[in-house]
Amino acid sequence: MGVPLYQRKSEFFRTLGHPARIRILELLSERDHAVHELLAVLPIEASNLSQQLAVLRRAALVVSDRRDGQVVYSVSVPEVRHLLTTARAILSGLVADEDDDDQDLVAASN
Amino acid sequence: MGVPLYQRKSEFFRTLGHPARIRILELLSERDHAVHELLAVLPIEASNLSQQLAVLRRAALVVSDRRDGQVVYSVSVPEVRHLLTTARAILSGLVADEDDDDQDLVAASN
DNA sequence: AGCGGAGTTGCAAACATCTTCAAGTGATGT
DNA sequence: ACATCACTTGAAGATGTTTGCAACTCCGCT
Repeated sequence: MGVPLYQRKSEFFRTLGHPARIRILELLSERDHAVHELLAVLPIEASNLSQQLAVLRRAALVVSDRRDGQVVYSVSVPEVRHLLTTARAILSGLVADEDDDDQDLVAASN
Repeated sequence: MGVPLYQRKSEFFRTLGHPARIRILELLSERDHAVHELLAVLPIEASNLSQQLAVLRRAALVVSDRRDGQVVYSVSVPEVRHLLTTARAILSGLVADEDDDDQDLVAASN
């Protein structure tokens, strides 16, 4: 047994703890995106975006795939979507639990 | 509309992004605990514990209640438990989704 | 009034994360 | 070969978080 689970959990939540990374995950859980597509939507610099994508990659939440001269990212852990909707439910105060999960996540998130 | 939702989400996840806070939430989701009980279990200083509890209080994830000469904390957002079990599922790789939720969280978490 | 247990707060040093700039890689078009 | 688009990497300053110490409050007890 290496790193205790509660510590791995805290690291995991920390990787979700950044506005750009949240938006990236929201966009990617809608559909795969090339980096320049994300860049067109997010108000950050290219190098910053790359850094944030690297954080998500290291945490194995997304994978990148070079196809056709561009780098396409996709979520590799679909359950993240669930985490994001639960977070929204909690923040919306009323916490009506359980899965109205299939609605348009991005539209509902801004 | 004040702070955008994706930013509130990231702040929310950041408050979960600390090993002591994770353990506190796990312990409290088992049952209410007085501060000195938490202190007996966690390997941190009293002042540090107080700071972490303050972080959780500010995020409204826990509430404190002075009863009988001691301060007792309890979780105010039961759905946090769900988040913690989902995180464990994701980290355990196999991501067998959906709720084996009612088992002993603390025993399963160390 | 004075003491000890239970918690909290303020603060500064140590530590981590974020952002930007500059430089670099790789593939594609001319 | 050169330019350009699409991205990534490294490094450094700015900013934020964590930790421990000391000082403090708020009881209840004697």
